[in-house]
This record gives sequence, C-alpha cells and structure tokens, in this order.
Amino acid sequence: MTEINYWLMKSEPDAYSIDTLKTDGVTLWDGIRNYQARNFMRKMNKGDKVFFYHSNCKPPGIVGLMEVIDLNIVDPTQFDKDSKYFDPKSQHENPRWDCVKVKYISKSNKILSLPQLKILFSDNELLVVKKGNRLSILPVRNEVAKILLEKI
DNA sequence: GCCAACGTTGGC
DNA sequence: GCCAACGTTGGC
Repeated sequence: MTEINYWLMKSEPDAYSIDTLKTDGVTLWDGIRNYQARNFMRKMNKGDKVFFYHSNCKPPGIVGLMEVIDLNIVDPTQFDKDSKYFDPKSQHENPRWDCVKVKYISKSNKILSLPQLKILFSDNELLVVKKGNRLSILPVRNEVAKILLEKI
C-alpha cells in the first residue's frame, strides 16, 4: 500500500485558477521549470492530496483541494514552440520535464489566506509562509495537512 | 515598484 | 569549480 502524502501547488489565478480546474475537472500540471519542484512531482503517488494555492494575487492563499491521479507524464509544452514553456534544450529521446495529472476535489468556501496561514503555522510547519520561498510545489507535513483540511 | 531569495548561465 | 551577472518568483 502506497503512502498518501500531502502537497501544496501554487498557481497564479490569472494563469490557472481553482475555478478553471473546477470546470475542467482534470488537468495536467505542466509548465514546471524548476528542478526542485519537478523532483517533488516525481515523488508523488496516486491518491496524494494537493492544496491549491493562489499566488501573486489579492489575497494569496489556499483556495481548494485536488488529488493526484496520474504520474510521470512527459510535459508536452517543452516541445511546443508556441508555448511559453518551450525548452529548446529538451530532447524527445530524453525529456527534461515531466508532470502529474490532478483532479478537482473541492473549492474552499473561503480562501485560507497567507496572513491566516502565518498565524496558524510557523515557518517550519508550512514552507509556503517562509519568506522568499519561490518553489511552486512544496510538500506539506501530515500534521499540518490535518489542520488545513479542517480549515478549507 | 521594491526587494529578498534563490536558480541559471557562461566566462575563466 | 568559482563567481559575477542576470532572471524569476511572489509578497508587500
């Protein structure tokens, strides 16, 4: 039996929002161009729960929940010359970027804003509140996830 | 617009 | 391998 883990994934709502995911139902979390974030995706299991975080907006915060339903998918945007995520250095025989597929679970009635998160958790408990943390995908510890699940 | 905190690139 | 320059993220 594989372990269920919790993660947090950020997206700017202008680029892709919880409402868009709710409409789509399922989406490919593509366009990740940071090795650390990519490596976190590689550690994901099917069934893992993901907190959806709206970044670079007012207010930033957790807006919903999704679930990982597919793993190790080659990110198609790296080969798409029209995509802003096109990577000329990536080869078809040896793709550099991959991603996971997620499905919508729920949208929070109220956003769990970053100021609230800062009140609830210390920097170590929730990496997202750590000043200057630019990683768009982060692991969430189980104890933290339990509290978050009650709040969203 | 500013700035902190990285990551990436490329010369050497 | 080192390091400077530059780019990106994202809160404020």
